[in-house]
Amino acid sequence: MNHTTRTLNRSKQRDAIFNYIITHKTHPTADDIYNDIRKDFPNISLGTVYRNLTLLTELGSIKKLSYGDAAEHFDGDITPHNHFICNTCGSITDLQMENIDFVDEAASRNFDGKIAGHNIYFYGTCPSCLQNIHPEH
Amino acid sequence: MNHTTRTLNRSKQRDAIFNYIITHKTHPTADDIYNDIRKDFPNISLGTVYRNLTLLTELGSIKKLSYGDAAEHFDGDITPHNHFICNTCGSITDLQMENIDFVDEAASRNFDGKIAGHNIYFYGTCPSCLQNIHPEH
DNA sequence: GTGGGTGCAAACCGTTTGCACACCA
DNA sequence: TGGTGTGCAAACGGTTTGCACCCAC
Repeated sequence: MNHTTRTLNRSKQRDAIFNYIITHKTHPTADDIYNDIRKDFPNISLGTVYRNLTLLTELGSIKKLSYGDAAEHFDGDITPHNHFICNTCGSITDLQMENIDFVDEAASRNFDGKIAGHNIYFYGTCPSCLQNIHPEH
Repeated sequence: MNHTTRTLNRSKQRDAIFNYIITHKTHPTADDIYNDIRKDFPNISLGTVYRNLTLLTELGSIKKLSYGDAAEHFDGDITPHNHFICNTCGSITDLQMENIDFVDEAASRNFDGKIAGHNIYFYGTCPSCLQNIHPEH
């Protein structure tokens, strides 16, 4: 892979990986994807999963989430949204919020550089863990 | 370290690590700290650095930053603030913004769980990299 | 003397990569 | 047939951990 144009062939493995990510809302890790997809592709290798995740991320087809967990998570929803991470169970929830461009504006008032975007990771206790702590509803 | 109370002794190494972090605004990694602090403690080990960084983080004396870089970064400023990461040079800048509690409020309007806080990572091009791209000022 | 802290080295774990082979245009 | 993709395994880099020793209380 160099600077010149480069043809991109399709592959069943890449299609399956991409399809897995966009049809699961679980923000899976490479290992999650590998273990699930192995049911359909028994010989697929973890290296192939990683190579395709990197490629799909570079193409902008998926997004990578890094928030402190040891492993990277991947998101098939590339529309602007934010994420909530439960401190108790570790689940990741999409947060569809109203437009919050004012966050970038607020930041730019104190910063001379060029702000291209942001990632917000909210954390706390998710609804089902709250329920377990206080079962009386 | 179990659930019962546990006495915490002081150590020169831990003091030095903590002092390094609060006197440097560079958001250093464990390795950064290790390499610098070795000038004063030639025999200190990386394991000790990691153990104390984990301990100080658990005590709430410092904060850990995870945003996608391979390594964790540490911040001696535990007051609420956000961070800007330059896509070009990788530098990390503190963003002291006006009160942005409205971000949590906006999130909570779409979420039934308990939001305890957030981390915002802004990204883009920092002032000095902008200057290098467009040297005419 | 007891238990917390350290240095050292090995292990660990997520990720990347070199290589030979397979496959598609 | 040339170049792209894959499977496999080794390597890599950041982090954790087991262990013997040391030191503060």
